[in-house]
Amino acid sequence: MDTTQILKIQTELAQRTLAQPAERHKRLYRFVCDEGWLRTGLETVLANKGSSTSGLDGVTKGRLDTNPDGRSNLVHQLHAELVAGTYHPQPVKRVYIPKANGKLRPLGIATLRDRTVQAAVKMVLEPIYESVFLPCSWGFRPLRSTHHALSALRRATSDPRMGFKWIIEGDIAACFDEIEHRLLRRVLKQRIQDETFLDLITTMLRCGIWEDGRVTYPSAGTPQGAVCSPVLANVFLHEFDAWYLRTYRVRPEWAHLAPSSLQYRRKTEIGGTLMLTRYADDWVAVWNGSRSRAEEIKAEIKTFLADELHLRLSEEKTLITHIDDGFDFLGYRMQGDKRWSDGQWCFFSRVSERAIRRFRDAVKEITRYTFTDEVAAFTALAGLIRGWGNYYAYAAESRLMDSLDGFIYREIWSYCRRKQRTLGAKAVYRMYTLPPHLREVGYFHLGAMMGEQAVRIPRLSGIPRKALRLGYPPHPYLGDIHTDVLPAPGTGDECWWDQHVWAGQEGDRIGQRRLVTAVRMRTAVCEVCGTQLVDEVHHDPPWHETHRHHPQQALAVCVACHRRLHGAKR
DNA sequence: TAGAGGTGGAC
RNA sequence: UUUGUCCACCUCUA
Repeated sequence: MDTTQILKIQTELAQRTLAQPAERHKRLYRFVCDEGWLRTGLETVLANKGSSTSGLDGVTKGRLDTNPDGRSNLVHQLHAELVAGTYHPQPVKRVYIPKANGKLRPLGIATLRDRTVQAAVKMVLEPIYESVFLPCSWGFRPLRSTHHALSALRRATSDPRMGFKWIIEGDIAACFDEIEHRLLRRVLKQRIQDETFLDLITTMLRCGIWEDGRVTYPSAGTPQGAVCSPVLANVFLHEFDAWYLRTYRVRPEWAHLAPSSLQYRRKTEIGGTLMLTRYADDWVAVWNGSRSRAEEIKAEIKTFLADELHLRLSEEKTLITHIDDGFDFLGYRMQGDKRWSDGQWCFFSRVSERAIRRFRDAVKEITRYTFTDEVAAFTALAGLIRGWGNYYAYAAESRLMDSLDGFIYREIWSYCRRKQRTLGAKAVYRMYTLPPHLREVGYFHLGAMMGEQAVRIPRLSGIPRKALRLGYPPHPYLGDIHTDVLPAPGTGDECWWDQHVWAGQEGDRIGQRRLVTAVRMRTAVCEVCGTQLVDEVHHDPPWHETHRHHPQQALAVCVACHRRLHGAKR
């Protein structure tokens, strides 16, 4: 399968979108029909663990692979149907899953064949819209994480020159379910001129929902669970970003102004600077003007969303707070405080109350049942601690981690005591304490033995704290080349918008993986033999010697050539 | 060092 | 009991 060709086309789509913003893409449908694209889409769908659950036709990955030609047959069939125009997505299976806040989330589970087509559609949409989206959009996008969003927000709010005072926390009610298909199509039309392709998206959106034997056809909502739903939601909500950009950041009539006078203009004509950070339907805007003006802005946002996008702002969840009171975003609590060392005012990232409560509940849930065997319970606990602790490694909360470790220890101990009711405390302690030579720093000394192997439970305090200072991600389809999404780089918080001014500090591994992406996007064909596909990146000097990377010094090579290069050196 | 599989977390 | 992105970890292969 020729993924090289696909990557090349995706890069072209991205480049063309950047170079010709006014031009609309034509003849996109042929890519979705292409057997190579469909095959790649199928492989990504099958790589997900969701491929073992079926849609309405009952086909799973296992069922598909009972026939050695199952995958090829499916791709052939989809190709034929798409070309003939007879392809119709089947209704999705309605399933409700509990959300973190206790409410239910409706999912629409499509069949594997429909997911394959959706994946192919996403492969077309993503390169185009990665060139369109603004830097304030962080949700559901490649190379961007919640931590990137928090980092950007922290960076802006802790800039004393900007003097941000007010926080408008926003939440768009039932966002995914209320996106109107007609409006979404109109938005897509701004960049895409291919009725067949748009029709395909519309039929995908309008495919029926099967529930209790009845099928309904909605006129709004992107089915949660569809491969391309996240990118479609972003395409739709980009209109919000774009409106924000032209009404609060750079008004069209200011386009000729130097960046330094922009801030002055904003101050006199708008009343201050508003900085938006959006993660899917969850957003935060920081404002350095007056409180009453903040109220007006909130109302303006509300009317824009209602009038232009037909979306509601949930009134009880949309609050205006002072920056000193802090605010919750993406599971973190952002709060300004005096720094302990020098008394300087500084912005800190902490763990939100809700996240702490949820973690404690999860620990209790694992240790509640004593009929589970201790190896299973301890491995589950280890996974929870590692995963949760890792997500909150960017919180400045050493004290909290210590106290949670104490809580976890008490829970484990009470679990052990309850499990061995007949034994005394000393006997239980002996039973669940790892032998000294198997204890490790950063782990509890309580644990279990599975044969020779010790099942250890990591301590939250053993996970190193990380600085919330992440660099700006590159364009995923263009690598590290300069992407002029915005009119001009500027001063103050404008720097934040300029992707190249942002001097970020990242973990080694992140930087390394970025390099792989950048180099891969550059060629996608082995730079040594020129024939085979790139699978590896060769460093000269080696990565472990310098720990620095320069895309110019790295070679994209295939496995065989990589081995040859290493062999020649030794 | 790179791939494949799996586990956990955030939204 | 699903989708997408991201992060971390573990195992295996060379």
